[in-house]
Amino acid sequence: MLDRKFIVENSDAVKQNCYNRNVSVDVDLLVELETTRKAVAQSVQELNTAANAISKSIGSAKDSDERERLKEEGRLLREQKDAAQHHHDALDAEIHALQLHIPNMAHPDCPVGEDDKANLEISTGKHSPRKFDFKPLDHLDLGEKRGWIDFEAGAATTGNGFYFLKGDLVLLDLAVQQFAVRELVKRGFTPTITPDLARDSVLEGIGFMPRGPETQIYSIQDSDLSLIGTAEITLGGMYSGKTLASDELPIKMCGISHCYRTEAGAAGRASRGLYRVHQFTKIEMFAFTLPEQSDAMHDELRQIECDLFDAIEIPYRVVDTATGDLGGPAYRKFDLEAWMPGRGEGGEWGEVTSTSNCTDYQARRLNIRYKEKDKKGTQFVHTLNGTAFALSRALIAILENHQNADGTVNIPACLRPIMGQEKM
RNA sequence: GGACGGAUGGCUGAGUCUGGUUUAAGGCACCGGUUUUGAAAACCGGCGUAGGGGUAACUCUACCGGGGGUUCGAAUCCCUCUCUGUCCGCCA
Repeated sequence: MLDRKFIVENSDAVKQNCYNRNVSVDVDLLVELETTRKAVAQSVQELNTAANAISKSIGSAKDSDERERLKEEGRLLREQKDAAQHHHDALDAEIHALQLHIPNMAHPDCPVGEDDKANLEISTGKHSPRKFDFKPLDHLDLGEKRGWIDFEAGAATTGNGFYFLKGDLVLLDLAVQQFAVRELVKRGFTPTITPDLARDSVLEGIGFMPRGPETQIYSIQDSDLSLIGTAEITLGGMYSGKTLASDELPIKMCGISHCYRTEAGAAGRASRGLYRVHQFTKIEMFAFTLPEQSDAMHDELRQIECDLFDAIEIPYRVVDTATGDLGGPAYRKFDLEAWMPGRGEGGEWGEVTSTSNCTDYQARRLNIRYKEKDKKGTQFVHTLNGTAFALSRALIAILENHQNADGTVNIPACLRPIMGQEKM
């Protein structure tokens, strides 16, 4: 969420940003309501000051008549104060509701455009798409043929979009996780296994809308808990309400969790197999930084994603996400799109990771601050997140790129020591 | 799951029974000053967060785990939730 004062003082820029990001919010109304709210807050304060003074004088009233008279006066003032307070709270709630819909400001270098067609390719990986001398299978055909993936049993036990992984594919899945965690630990990330459920208030703080008509979130009946869609939720929530010392920053964490998404309305050939599923495992990078560190941290996260996909020998391209395709909290977002030879007719790029700099947008809602030593006051930290590996999609890339004509799959060199085999 | 405690500023810790000179005592830590060759000690002063008003000095409001209630007035009384401690039960 953006700062109200910022919105009021920069309403034109905020409106332009909403337009660029395809979000319609009545910014003028917010500015007007906020101006009124401040005036009402002022009068609440003044009434309270007067009432406090009366209350204080009652203790030293000289007789009971005097006391009763003052009590009545105090009662009246409190009633007026309560009325003003109600007015204020109603305005505040209305402003807050508008504020939640205003997206973060976008980085000045973000490509401006309506949707993902305006995304800008900025680099490619070390490996180029491979020329096959046979027709490559898509991961689902390959996985079913080899007995690695079973959607039928998943549908029977749980529902459409759920799956069982079996055999060597499980070993590969675990090896990818293990590899990612080791690499991230080397680079100063604290490995963290998080809960797979979180309070709705935490989901909202990160920018998710649980329990709405268009929600992508599974929620637990008769509780305020939901299944997380990403460890970003729990890692951010972990520090909710905290004030950090500036010299603790940056904090880098590597979250390991399952992710659950309803994926309402998504279907079709492009989301076949493991590409779009209701449950997957993700190794997630998350960082809290000082404001001046966040751009550099964003570059670092993007570079790590590149290094990881180079390591598993997958061709990819990096795109700078256009304004219209950014989520609400993101100031800037880079996606890695891996080459998936089995996707579409003859191969397509498919999103495998994304890294966002959310600046202070999430921190303001979650109330995560930092304090500089010997300085008065606190400021909001910046938060960033990035996918190391989303299992399921990383598995698609490995299966499809490293498959052989006989249905076997070569294990990328970096995973062989962990898996203990070169082929599966 | 049961019983009984507890949660107060950066830390420690009084205040809660009995609501009102308490602007939340005292101590520790920290910062500035005096003193000293330097340091320690001593002494003096400062020492929270957020929001509002003011060019500023300054000032007002809210905050004693969260939320609600009683009252003119709540750290203090009542309800509720969360966390935590001890004991009991159950358990991989």
